[in-house]
Amino acid sequence: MRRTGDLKLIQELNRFIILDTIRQFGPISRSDIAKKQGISPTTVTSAVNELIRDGMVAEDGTGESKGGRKPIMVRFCPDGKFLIGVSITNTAITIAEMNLEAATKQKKIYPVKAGLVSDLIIQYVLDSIEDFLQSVDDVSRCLGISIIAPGIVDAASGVIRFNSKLRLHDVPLIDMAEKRFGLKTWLDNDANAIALAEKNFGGGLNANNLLFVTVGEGVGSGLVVNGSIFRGSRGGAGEFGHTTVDRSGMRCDCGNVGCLENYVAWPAIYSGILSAVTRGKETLVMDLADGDMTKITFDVFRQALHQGDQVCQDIVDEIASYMSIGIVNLVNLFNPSLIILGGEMIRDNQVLFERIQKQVMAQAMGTMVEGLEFRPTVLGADFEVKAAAAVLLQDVFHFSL
Amino acid sequence: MRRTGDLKLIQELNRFIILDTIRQFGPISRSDIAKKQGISPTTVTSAVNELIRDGMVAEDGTGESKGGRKPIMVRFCPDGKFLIGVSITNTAITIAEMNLEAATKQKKIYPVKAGLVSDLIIQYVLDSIEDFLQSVDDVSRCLGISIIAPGIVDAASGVIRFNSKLRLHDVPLIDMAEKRFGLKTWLDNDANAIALAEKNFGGGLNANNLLFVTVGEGVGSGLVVNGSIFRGSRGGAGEFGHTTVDRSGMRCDCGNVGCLENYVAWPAIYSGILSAVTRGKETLVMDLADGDMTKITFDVFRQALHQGDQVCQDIVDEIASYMSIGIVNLVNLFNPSLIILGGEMIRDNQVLFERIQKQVMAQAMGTMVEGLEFRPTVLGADFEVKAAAAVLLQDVFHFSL
DNA sequence: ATCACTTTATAAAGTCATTGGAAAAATAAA
DNA sequence: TTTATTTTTCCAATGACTTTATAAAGTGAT
Repeated sequence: MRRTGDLKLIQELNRFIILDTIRQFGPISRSDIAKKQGISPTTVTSAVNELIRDGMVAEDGTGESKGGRKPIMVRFCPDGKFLIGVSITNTAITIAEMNLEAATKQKKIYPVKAGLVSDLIIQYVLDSIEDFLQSVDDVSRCLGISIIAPGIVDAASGVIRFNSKLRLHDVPLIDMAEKRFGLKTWLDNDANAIALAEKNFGGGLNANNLLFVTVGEGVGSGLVVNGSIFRGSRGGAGEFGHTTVDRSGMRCDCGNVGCLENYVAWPAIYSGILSAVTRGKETLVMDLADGDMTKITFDVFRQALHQGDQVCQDIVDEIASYMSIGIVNLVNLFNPSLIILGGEMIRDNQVLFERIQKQVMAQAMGTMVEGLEFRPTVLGADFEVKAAAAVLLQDVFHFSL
Repeated sequence: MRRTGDLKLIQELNRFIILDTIRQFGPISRSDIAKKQGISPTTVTSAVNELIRDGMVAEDGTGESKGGRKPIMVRFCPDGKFLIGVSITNTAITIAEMNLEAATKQKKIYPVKAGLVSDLIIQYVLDSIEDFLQSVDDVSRCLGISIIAPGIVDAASGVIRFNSKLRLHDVPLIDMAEKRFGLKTWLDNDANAIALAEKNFGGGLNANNLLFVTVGEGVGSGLVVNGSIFRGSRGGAGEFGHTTVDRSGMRCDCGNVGCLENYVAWPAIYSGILSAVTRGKETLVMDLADGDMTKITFDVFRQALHQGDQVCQDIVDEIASYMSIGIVNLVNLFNPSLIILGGEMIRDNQVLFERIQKQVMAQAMGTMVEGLEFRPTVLGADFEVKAAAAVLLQDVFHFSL
């Protein structure tokens, strides 16, 4: 049943607008808030008092007088409430306590042993959260738990629909967590959440249409559309790795032909190295792997690349070319105003970054590249839990009409 | 300045919810509306009375008693208000008066002479609207004017950013129309508007993520995302024709390589015919064009295709293959629940429709095709003005939180 | 046929978040 | 010191909603 209009609704809306104004423009006086948002001073006063009681806002001395009584400034208190961010990956469960600005207060990493899949991994996630909650005091100030996970995730119903590596299928994670901990819980896909975090805490503050692309062992993408995460009809949107870039290319596991992933992900890199070696090329990779083919890993490749190995650089050139085609398609379809590139392949690799940027700017349609910006990720080490926080904060506080 | 919460807001919201309930479930009693939406009976009574005064709702006899007083049924009156829909194309300005269900009351077509471009075409549009308004009585019941146009359109600011054929560049059409006619005016891109109309008046009632693809002389697409039109950051989203499907393909005017449009639009078809003829193939096209190459038009091609010409059918097969690749990309990126195919090429061409459908279902990712539907357009002859109406009605009445 | 009970619609009274006006507090300028 | 101005807060009024009460119009059992 859809939400109907009542007094509670307008109060919530105005409280949010006022809090958001303080967060963005604070320290600010009550009077200025009223003027800025067209809300009566009386309403602002009562709202601010309530926000102070809640601990989300505090008075902060007096400001400069403009010819009369000095204004009492109020400022945002990001530590007034907190939230628990949880990131599930194939190798670790990362859990953090964060404040309203997604600043980490404490963080624990629970390693995932190989082979821990299906029901067991879910149990492990829940047990880890329980353990983490022991070290949290004053649960009453906790807004809730926000979980992000790779794979196909139905955020609306709170179900992990599908994750092949962790062997998850239709796991009602929100229900399980809410029942066990009594805290409101959110769930979303990791790449989408990162895209939202880049928008809200990263460089994309004014970008309502933002594209996040990650290149590492695989490729992934997250999409922010009209200011919120775009999930598609069943949470499966953004399978950027499986867009066709070469009609006459190789067949992919997914049933399609010439998928991007086949040209830029680790298996493609690996076979590129092998083929170079077979052709008798010299490469640092073989030295680093002690001449043992089976010891060639993504990390070895990265090392060799960093040391200027020509074979690896050629492979990266090839990747740049394919990535650009894929991103051009995205630009022509979505017309984003900002593209953020991340992932192990791009980190510390200015050349790849610039090559992709240049090629996309040249090949995408003229009207699409006007004002189009490229940026590297800026979230830093805590990006996973920050992403989880972004999902929760967006839902709780972004209450605009 | 963002809208703040006041009493007017909750009233508007509730009026909308009640009107929408009557429209969807009517005839319905006041009491049932209250139960269905969780609004108090008193509020429903007063809202319904106001809607009756406005002419948008009417009482409609009594219903069956369920053990007490007989309910007075109320129903939606789509003719209570009307709107003006305007469609601008390269060949004609179509204007219609429509009711709240986008049913056409009267319609006029103002032909566009060749060479009428730039300022002149805009003047012609405005003059045509003025002429049309003469035949409309009771302007006070008019919700406004909704205009759709091809090209890059910035719906938010009401500006036609760019249209190459009509030579339009940054035309502030909404401002011009509102000043001249004193009626609130809307403006949007044609393909996007059609996509929305297909959702609201066509087969896509429950599809919140819907994709509309048209294949004719060119290709176009419109996108409905989370229930509303997706426009991108500057109104340029959905340039489906310029997505790369062949990395090693031919260079396109747009600066990119292997764009879909180069393989499926009229110039590609034309050169396909020529190449077949050069290779000495028999084709009806030459007969229909009296052996004159320059007389080969899209219509001639369509006729030959309809008469079963093999050369034309081969070309259509090729088109199906390319279109499918492009649509698979869209499906993997957007995860829509419904794809609607339209345009001259697909109309009356069940074979093409089915071939595309089959290929997309086979090649898109498994999780994306679960529950994915294909449908032909259902809007009929008035689809252009219906599309314009959809834009206005969505904005005026879709007021959900 | 009568009486008890339902259902529907509306009227009257009560609730509550907003607003506008006035008062209080605090300060600058004359 | 006096006056004007700005900021904050108190208070009554507004208005859209809800609850409660009432009237109208029915059903169904006795």
